[in-house]
Amino acid sequence: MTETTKRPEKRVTVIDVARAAQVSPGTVSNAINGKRPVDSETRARIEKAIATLGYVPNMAARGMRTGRAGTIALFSSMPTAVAAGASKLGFMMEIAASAAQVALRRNVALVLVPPIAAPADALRNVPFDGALLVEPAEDDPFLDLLSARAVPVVGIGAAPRAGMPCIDLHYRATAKLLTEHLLSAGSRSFPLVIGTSARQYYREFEEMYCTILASAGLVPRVIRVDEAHGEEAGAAAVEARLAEDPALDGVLVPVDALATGVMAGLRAAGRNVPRDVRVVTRYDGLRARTETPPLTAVDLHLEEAAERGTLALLDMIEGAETPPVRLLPEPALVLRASSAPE
Amino acid sequence: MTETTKRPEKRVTVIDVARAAQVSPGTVSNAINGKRPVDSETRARIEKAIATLGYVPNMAARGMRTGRAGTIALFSSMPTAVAAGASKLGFMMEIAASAAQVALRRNVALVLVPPIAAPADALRNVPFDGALLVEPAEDDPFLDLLSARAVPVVGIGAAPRAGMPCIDLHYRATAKLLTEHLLSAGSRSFPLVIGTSARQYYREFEEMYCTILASAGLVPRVIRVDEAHGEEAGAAAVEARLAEDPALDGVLVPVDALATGVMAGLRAAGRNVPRDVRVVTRYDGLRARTETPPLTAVDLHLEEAAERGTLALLDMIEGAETPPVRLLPEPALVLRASSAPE
DNA sequence: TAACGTTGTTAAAACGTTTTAACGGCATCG
DNA sequence: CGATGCCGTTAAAACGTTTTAACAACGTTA
Repeated sequence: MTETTKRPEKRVTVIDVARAAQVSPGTVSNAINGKRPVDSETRARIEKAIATLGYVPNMAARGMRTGRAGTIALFSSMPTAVAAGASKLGFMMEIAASAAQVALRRNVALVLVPPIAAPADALRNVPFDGALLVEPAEDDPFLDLLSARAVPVVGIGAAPRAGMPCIDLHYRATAKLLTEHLLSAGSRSFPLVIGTSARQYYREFEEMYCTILASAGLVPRVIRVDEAHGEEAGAAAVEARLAEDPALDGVLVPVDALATGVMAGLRAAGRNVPRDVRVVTRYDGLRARTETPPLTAVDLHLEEAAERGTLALLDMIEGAETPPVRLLPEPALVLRASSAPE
Repeated sequence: MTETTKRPEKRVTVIDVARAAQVSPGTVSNAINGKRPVDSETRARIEKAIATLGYVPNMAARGMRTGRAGTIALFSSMPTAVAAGASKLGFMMEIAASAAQVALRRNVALVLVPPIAAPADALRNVPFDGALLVEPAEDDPFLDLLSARAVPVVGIGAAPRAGMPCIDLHYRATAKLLTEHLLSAGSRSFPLVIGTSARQYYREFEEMYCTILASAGLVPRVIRVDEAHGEEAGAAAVEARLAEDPALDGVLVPVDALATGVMAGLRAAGRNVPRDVRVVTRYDGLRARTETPPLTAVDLHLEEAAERGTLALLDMIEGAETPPVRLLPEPALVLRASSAPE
């Protein structure tokens, strides 16, 4: 009765196949991997032996010889308070889904490394030939760990360090899109709410926002909120701002977890969105879409970003020096009720 | 200038560490893995050597010796037309996010194997010690491939084969919940729309639905739709049904991709939801939440299911005969506008 | 005091594959 | 006709780790 759960006596190896097919192990390897020509009649014998014996190559042994793990890893170091919760790592998982499919088509599996308390331990025990890094911060703990492993890395977002290949998520263009949208929707006093950590993302948003507001003759106001505190921090920030500036008529809050916080804060303060205050965010995920009213957001072409990033990484792993990273299409506004014109 | 991208000359091995610390490779191994006691002074020397040399253990070599890949795989064989698109593998990815975190905490990485054209190829090249199978069909192609690999497997949904450990997603209870909800909301003529493939899921839904309707003195009607055709099939099915039964006042359509199709079909036929027709679905994902109106769905406790499944699988990999799989909490209705009482 | 278990260490074996160097045979090119 | 190159194959080496068997030294138990 324990037959089904019992471990197999002995693993079938390439040696067993070779014996059954009356060839040497090397020939079996060549037949499987096609590195060198094998007589078609011999190949047929080998394939038959593989089938009847139920041979499955041992990936570890292969990997040891070839130096390839056969996997790439997807990392995200977003603070869990932002990444988890309602959207359940939405941003990362959207990338993961596409990346996994693309990689699998090239016979590489994707391993998922969500934010975790002990990144070093994680890294030490996860086998991978290359890494995809989702919106890395400049002081990202994964950066050092990855460079210690000397594997190719591709960022998705903006390069935190010079020389790191990266799929550009067009932070500037996105910031411009959202800021100009709020302006053209009629908002005149709207702060930018961003996180406190050191990210290219925040810096470029801030820069673009300030530039546009200044040239429109408006006063930019940047509110920094610790992302680790999640929604509540967003709510508190907007409530405090409302106290200072009752004329506030818009909020540009790119981080979606903070955006839902801002919405809650506005509700608590009795403001109607979009009538009194218009709110826009960046990532068009579950949070933005299921907020009431749903939030205007941006189509970042994440799927395409994931595909290109994955292909670039695979090329690098295979030795390409300069992966051909073409630009993504420009980000596009996804207009929703939270900033609908009156 | 190509310094940064250049491959390292030579990998640092346990032998280098041993030499630097003036011990044997075996002792280094023991220091790292703690299998056998190592003198604290010796251990300090070894750790110093590891740090200065930047040693990173070679997972492939370790795996070859220990027989562990250090990963588990998450498979889903849902037809892509159902799984992809708007929800972007939502169901699977929700499980993946939780499973990845749980596994990582036990130093195991999760590899993602989304539905793909050639499952056999995928399997052959993906290293893993065990598998999580999301709602496997009875004729699931992964089942044979996995049993050929002789690794532990845990299903999430219902066991397609006797003896396979499984986290029960409570198909019957879910079907009961939704059917009784429609009844108590006032619907009297509502078909069940399910897919054509052979799934426990469909069978149990059908059975429960028919039983309840019969005992309520109503006529059950089951509509089978090829899931591979996605939303359009759902729309076509409901339009055809409306032609036969203009008094239709509800639809129970557990597959979310078909549910959005049904919604489109109802819109096309000029029916108002929920006034004329109430619609309910099962998976409370992006599709259900962003439909207009949002769809009543079920909280399946997927996160918890993923965690338990992962832990059970890890226990099995480590040799536990009978993984302690406790039951999930009962599914709970998530009431939304698509079936709101009048 | 003898037997025994524990600690700390090592040399050598083992894991299963791919790659290397080599070989004979055969065709092609000068 | 000799040199060259490709085809098909093999034996042996190599990949980097963990495990095994063994040993010395030391306490503890009988």
